[in-house]
Amino acid sequence: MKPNNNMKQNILIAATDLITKNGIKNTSLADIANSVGISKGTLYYHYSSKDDIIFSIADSHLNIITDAILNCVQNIKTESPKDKIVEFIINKITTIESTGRVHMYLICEAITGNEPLKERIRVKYIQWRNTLKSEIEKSFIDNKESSEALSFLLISIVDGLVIQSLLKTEKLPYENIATFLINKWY
Amino acid sequence: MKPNNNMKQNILIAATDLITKNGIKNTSLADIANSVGISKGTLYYHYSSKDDIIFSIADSHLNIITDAILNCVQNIKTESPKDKIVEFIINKITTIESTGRVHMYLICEAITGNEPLKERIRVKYIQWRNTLKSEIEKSFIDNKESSEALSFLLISIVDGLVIQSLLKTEKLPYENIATFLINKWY
Amino acid sequence: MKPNNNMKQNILIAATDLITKNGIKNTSLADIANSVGISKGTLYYHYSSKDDIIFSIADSHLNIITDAILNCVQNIKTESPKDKIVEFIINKITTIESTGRVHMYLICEAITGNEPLKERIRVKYIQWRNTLKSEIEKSFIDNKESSEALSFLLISIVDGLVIQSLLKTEKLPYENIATFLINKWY
Amino acid sequence: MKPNNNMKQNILIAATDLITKNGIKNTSLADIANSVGISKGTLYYHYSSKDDIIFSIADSHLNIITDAILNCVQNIKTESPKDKIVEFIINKITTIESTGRVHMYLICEAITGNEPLKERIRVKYIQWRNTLKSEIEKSFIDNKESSEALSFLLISIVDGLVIQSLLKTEKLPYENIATFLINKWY
DNA sequence: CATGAATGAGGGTTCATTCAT
DNA sequence: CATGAATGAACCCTCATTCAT
Repeated sequence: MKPNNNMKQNILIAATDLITKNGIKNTSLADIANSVGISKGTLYYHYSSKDDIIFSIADSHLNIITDAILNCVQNIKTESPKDKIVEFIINKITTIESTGRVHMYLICEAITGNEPLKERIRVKYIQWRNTLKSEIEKSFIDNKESSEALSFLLISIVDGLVIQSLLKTEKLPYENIATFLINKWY
Repeated sequence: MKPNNNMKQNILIAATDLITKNGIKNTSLADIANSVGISKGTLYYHYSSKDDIIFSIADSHLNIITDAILNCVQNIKTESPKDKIVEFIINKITTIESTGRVHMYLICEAITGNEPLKERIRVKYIQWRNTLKSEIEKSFIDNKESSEALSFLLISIVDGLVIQSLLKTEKLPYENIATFLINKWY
Repeated sequence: MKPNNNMKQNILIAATDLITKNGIKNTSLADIANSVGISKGTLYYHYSSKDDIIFSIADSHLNIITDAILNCVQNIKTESPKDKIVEFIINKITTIESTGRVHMYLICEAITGNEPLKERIRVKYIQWRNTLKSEIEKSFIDNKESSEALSFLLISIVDGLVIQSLLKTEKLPYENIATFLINKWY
Repeated sequence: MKPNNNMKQNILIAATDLITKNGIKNTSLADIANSVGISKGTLYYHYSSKDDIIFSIADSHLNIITDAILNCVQNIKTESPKDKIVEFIINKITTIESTGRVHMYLICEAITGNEPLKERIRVKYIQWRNTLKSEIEKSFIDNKESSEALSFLLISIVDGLVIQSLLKTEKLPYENIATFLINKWY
């Protein structure tokens, strides 16, 4: 509503868009400013550095995932728990074009020397895994070692399938994968 | 044997080393030349461009993985198949510091606009998955849909665990994960 | 008295403080506005440009020195003149941290292309030297050439010792210098 | 003779020239490259940073002064010592347009946050003063306190007169100043 | 074979200044 | 009076690439 937030939002949207298309290292501040239709100086009025923009994108992105996981976990109580988690995984991957790319680019940036970003992501991963683990324990696996292992595996599967999706290796057989997971993981 | 190959090898090793440490975008040709102890001009005598070097690293790296998978598959015949595959996965991840980083950096580069690299990797991923799938079918799953799903999942799990390892989220409980996979995947 | 003057004074004080710490070129208008707790726009309401602020600082600073010199000269009449002048010199230098830095920074700025500032300072230097010279003539040196030479020398000594002090070459032996000057300059 | 040194020398000369005219902060690398007739990239091939260039200028400049002082001191043995030192001072100042400006600009830069430069200059100042002091002791002042005080004063006078010269306050009466110093400082 | 030298396009960043509200 | 927002020129620096020798 306020004109203030508008411009910051515009920049964030344009930056996210460009980075989604070309990656972080291939997106210059000039590109972003250009895309928004402002000068580089204006960009620096709203964000103090390129990292600042990246962090902002990361925070927004990481929160979206956190919300999705929490939402997924809450629904579990009323329905068949396994199905819900698998559904979440598949859902997550099929929306790759919009969020999966950003996710991978942020991880690339993080493990390539951007330590503050790495720390941010690290914290979230731990949080996500713990959320999943305690839900798994409560719902359908009564074994600490197993629930922990599964929590690591679930997150790995999402990230791994995203990579394969982005590489466009082949059309992923979501249905088969979902069925397999549901049947085998008890 | 010829000094030519020696120098090309030296460059490749130094480049791989630097890229493993700092990532592709953070490794300049000057860094590589410097590390080898030659001039940038000489570097260009052996490789026609930075991409040329990256392709070379990628080829070498992808072949190593292919060999490992083939090796893994051959051993399956004589031993308990599940154990062998799981062992491979865990092995792959515990050697992350040396090959996992390069793997992720190459994937990052590939999905960030380096189309020729992406194509190279894509081809290998398909090959790897097909190898795994046909082995799974032969050995312990008599169902096309399931074996396909599992082949996608196995590759995902490796990549996904590599990511978590690189993010240093937490110490990965390899033993638990291995046990869980072996027990649940029948 | 009016709130106007208050704000102008506040800006001046903050600007002087920052410039004393970091130098003119390393002090931005944003820094000053920030330090005062106002916006850059407001800063421009009170001062028309960065140079305007610098001139204001310079005027204030130059007046302080002028007053000190006049004060020094007036006291001479009643006391031993040499002692008084030497005392002034030493005094001037021992307060370097607060005023000496600004003095040097202003001179740097002046001789680096800021012509209006240079002119302002030039005028003051001439005035100071003339004041000293006529006082020297009246008090203890009955020779035009000598008194003129000494007036140049006195000012040089102050500036030169300030430089050595700012460079923190070594602890300046003020006592020895004072004694030497008093004993030799008759 | 070698083309190597030629370009480095050319850059150094052009940079010194520009900085002498406009000061360090007002001389951009683009200006220097432009003046030499090369690209900015070439500039960075020969010098690793702007500071690198500044240090080079500083080293060259400081060495010139050191040589002059040593030369001055050596001549003292055969001639009237006071005259020689005074002559040196006056000489130093009358050549201001070429070296005095650079001297002041380097000092400005040093005391405005360029710590490595400050340290370089600091070391030289101490060395210069010690050289002067021990010479004074040997030649014409048999008193440790006095010789030390005088060494500080001599250096101050040079720097101080350089400032007045650069401010173009008035034409400096070199003859009178020289006469005064020689007559009074015994 | 190998190199030193040169390049130019582009990167992120800073900052004095302007102006509508 | 005061401000937030916007600007654009300039700054230092990086780097893949080229080429004469």
